[in-house]
Amino acid sequence: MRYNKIKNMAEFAALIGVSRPTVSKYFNDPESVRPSTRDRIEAALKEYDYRPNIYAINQNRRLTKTIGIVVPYLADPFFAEIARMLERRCIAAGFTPSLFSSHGEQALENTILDNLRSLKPAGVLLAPLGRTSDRKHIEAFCHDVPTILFDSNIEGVGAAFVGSDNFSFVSQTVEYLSRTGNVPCFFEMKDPANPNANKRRLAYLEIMNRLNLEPHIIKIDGKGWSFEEIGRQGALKILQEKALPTNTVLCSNDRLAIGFLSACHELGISVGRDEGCSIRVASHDDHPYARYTCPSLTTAAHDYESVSDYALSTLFQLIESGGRLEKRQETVFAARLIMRDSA
Amino acid sequence: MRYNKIKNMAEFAALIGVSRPTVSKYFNDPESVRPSTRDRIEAALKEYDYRPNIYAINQNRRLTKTIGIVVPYLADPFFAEIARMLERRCIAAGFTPSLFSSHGEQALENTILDNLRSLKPAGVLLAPLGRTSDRKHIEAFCHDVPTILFDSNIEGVGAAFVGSDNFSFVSQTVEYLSRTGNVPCFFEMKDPANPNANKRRLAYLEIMNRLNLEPHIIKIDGKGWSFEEIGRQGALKILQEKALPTNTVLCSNDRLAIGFLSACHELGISVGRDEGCSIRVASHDDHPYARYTCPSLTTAAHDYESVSDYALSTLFQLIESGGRLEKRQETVFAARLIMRDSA
DNA sequence: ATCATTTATTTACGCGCGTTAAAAAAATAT
DNA sequence: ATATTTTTTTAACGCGCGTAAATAAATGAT
Repeated sequence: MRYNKIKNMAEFAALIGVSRPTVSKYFNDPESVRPSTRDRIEAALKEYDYRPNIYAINQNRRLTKTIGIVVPYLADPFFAEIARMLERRCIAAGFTPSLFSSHGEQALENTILDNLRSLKPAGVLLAPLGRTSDRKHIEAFCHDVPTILFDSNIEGVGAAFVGSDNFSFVSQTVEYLSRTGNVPCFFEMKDPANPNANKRRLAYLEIMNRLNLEPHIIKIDGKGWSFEEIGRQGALKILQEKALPTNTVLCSNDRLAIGFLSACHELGISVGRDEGCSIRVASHDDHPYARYTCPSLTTAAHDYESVSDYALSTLFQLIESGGRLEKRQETVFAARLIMRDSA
Repeated sequence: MRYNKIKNMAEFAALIGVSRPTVSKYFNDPESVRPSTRDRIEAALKEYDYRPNIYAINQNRRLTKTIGIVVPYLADPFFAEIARMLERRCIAAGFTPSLFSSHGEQALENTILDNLRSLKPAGVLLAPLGRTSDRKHIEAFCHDVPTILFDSNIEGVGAAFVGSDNFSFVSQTVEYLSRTGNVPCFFEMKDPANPNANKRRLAYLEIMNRLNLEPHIIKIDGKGWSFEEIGRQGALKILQEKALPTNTVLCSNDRLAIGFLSACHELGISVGRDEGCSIRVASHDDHPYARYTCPSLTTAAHDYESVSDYALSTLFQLIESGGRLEKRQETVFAARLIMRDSA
């Protein structure tokens, strides 16, 4: 590295003794120039630290090498984790990921999409807020930008959807719980923002019906994204009122379960599948912290890897095919039952 | 919204009947044009959905309106939470936040900074990896880009540092623990990547010395950012060997404590300050999940609000003063003791 | 109405790069 | 060595906007 500061591509090209268009070609595809010139360029790149101005580059490209990733709530480690995997894969594929969180707010989700549009990304991976999303806004966005929905589906919106098979989650947990003990009741928020929650409830009802068991659904109050606190408050209420229909609780998701376990501990109720325990608690998602609850949480795990892999490969396919897929396809991956100590 | 698609500012200006430079002025500062023209522009903005091309804008600005936020590990809810607050404040101040996570890797931290540099951000808020950071790389970056360090300090790097007062954390927990029961031993990783960990250990030693108490430090193995698992494994080992010097454990941070509590539960060791409990556990950070551990975790809380407020206002000051502050200042905020059930 | 001041317009250039077409040079094949 | 193909160069235009200087128009005070 010398102290020379190269201010543009022309200057850089002159320094090596090649023409500017050749350098430009090199940056767009190093393979497209003769090996000997490639070597000279790369040698110079090591010596002088020149980087093309990305704003000038992107002004003249219809599409950039940026991939937008939008999640509804980044403070939820589940989304942080999946965002991490997506980012990695983007980088590996030569794209630049750009991460955004809607922080649970419709207005913010909309602004993020507006800003994203003017970033002219090659593609976008969007996990929408769900029920609280502004459907029309998202639709309009997807019309202009190649977008794959993940985690939460919105029927008919986006070029494809990649997520988890809610039925698979619930069937595994319900089947396991009823096989090894009492029949589970279903614990969930009254007005879940996430469409997966609805699908899980329906799955619960259907599976209970199939197994010829009586379903019990406990709906608790609360809104927003503080699921742990909502779960805790809801559990405290139910437990104090002794209104639990069975001694086995299946929470809609792990974050509610974390709150539930917290409430149990406060009330001195022992949770687990052991003899001395008075209640079993299971859940869905395999949240990064599910391993560390007390007791550790029996749950059904997302296939993080497959979801993120497939979402990205679908997006790349979408990008290569010029932003349109023949048919909107929905792909869901099965869950994996994780048996721990809570049930 | 009509179906007309305006492709550039000239076209938009022509449509309203003003000149392009006037429109340009408006976008740079709506107050700088006459109210009557402002109204006309704003009316047109509602009718046609024109947005200036950000790449063209930024090419001609020495500095953009972007603020880079870099955290070491976004899957840690602590950083997710502080990133959320920082993002909000950026938007409120009319800037566009751009969030990056180093995912615990030096190489990635370096690439992020390289990319960030070419984004020509107005300023950057950087929470470095810490000990594993590439000091020279960060120094070089800070030389070119107005940068405020937060959370982890690197002596002499960046225009300023804003964080929490580790001494205040430890003094409050140690003082509380020794006042209400047995003297705490200090539970930490052998080679903590985060400089705060070192400061906390030193604070522990100093405070114990002041109180004329004998210090005990337990150093556990493990590297990486899976603190919960490291804490759990370390705790399992210590507890099984019955090598705990006192019945009161002060963990260096909450994530280790989460693992510690998990291990206690597995071994059937009851934690808390109640009569029947055999051990007390406390910690530092007030991690978003500390409220939901079993038992809930007694800890010392960061002043999130103050740290993020002050970091950003310092950054704005830095930006306004053209990227240089007279003197590098370090600002730390005191902790607040949160008494819960674990100690 | 007159002059001073603020605000807007016109004109023109620059930013750094993508891109293209034609000409030149280099590599490969005959 | 000559013909053919591939790569590079030259030259030039365009992208959409920032910005500056000179001019014109609108506003406000006297």
